[in-house]
Amino acid sequence: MRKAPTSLHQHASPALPEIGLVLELLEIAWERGRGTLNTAPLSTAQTRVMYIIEREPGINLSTLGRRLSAAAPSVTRLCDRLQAAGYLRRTPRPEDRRETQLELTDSGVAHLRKLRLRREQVLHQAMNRMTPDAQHALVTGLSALCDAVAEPAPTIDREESA
Amino acid sequence: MRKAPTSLHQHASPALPEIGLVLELLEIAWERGRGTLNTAPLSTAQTRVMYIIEREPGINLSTLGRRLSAAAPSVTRLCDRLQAAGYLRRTPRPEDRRETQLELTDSGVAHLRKLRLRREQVLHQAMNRMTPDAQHALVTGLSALCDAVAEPAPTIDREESA
DNA sequence: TATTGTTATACTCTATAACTATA
DNA sequence: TATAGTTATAGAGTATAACAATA
Repeated sequence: MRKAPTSLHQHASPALPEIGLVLELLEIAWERGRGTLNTAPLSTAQTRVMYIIEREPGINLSTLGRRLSAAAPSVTRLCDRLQAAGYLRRTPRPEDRRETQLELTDSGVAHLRKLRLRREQVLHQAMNRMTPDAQHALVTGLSALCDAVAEPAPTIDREESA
Repeated sequence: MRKAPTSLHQHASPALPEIGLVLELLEIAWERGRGTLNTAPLSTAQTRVMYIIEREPGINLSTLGRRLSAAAPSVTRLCDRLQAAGYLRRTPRPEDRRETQLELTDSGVAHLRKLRLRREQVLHQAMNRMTPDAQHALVTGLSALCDAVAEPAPTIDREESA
């Protein structure tokens, strides 16, 4: 480890040292599960699609695109590949045949179940190395940050002032 | 917010609700700064390269590749684009002219400074909406998790057992 | 005409394989 | 020959623009 800038403490918040590095490590630990399945590993984007469809079965491509903040053609191609992999089913919606309903296949459901198990395993391996106090602090802090971050972002005013 | 499975509490750790969602939100909040600069926004990968070179000036392409866990050609192209953007300088190392030393240009340094300011702004906007207790818990918990996750991952044994 | 989804095209990131330059 | 870096090529993710099908 080299220097530790921690240029955050001059503001109201306490020092969050190297938040970028922390996030990177968390990302890596979380994504680690994705590559360790026996089935062909899906990309991060494909995995996100799977989770969304699992949570909202029958969702159409436009809505999925909004969930992903992705453009329509990207969504089409993502689903093309998941369909080719046998994880996803497309069926036109009877009431309005312009729309396409998306559902996971049995194979897709199985894949998600295995991934979830693997990720919990990875997460618990890490958390079990923390003290109970630290575990509790993590849950409390992340939950609060999650709430704070989820708010609609109060008018990002554009000025560098530097 | 939809349901909250919290299928984690059956183990030693307390419930970390929807860790994937939490990470996603954090990622989004953190990356949000990247797109709001007046200068042309760099990609996530390019930004990572900038941070690494800033921390290790004169680093060569092989070492950079190891830091990124990326293959050599990917690193070459990343640096091609950063150089074309004027953020990066390549110079052959005198002692061994096979190697290339990488350094940020003044323009590159300025870009990183602006990005850092923007990200702190975004982060503080979020953290200022948290109670002091929650802020403290977040720092404590994340630091501990960071330490735990950074450990060499004790033998991932491959068996789905599901 | 408006909406849903697709195809066409292009750029970035990623990788493997083959190549150049230097040692 | 071994190492550092590049070029060639390919696949995935992203985007905008143009198009087809449906309403």
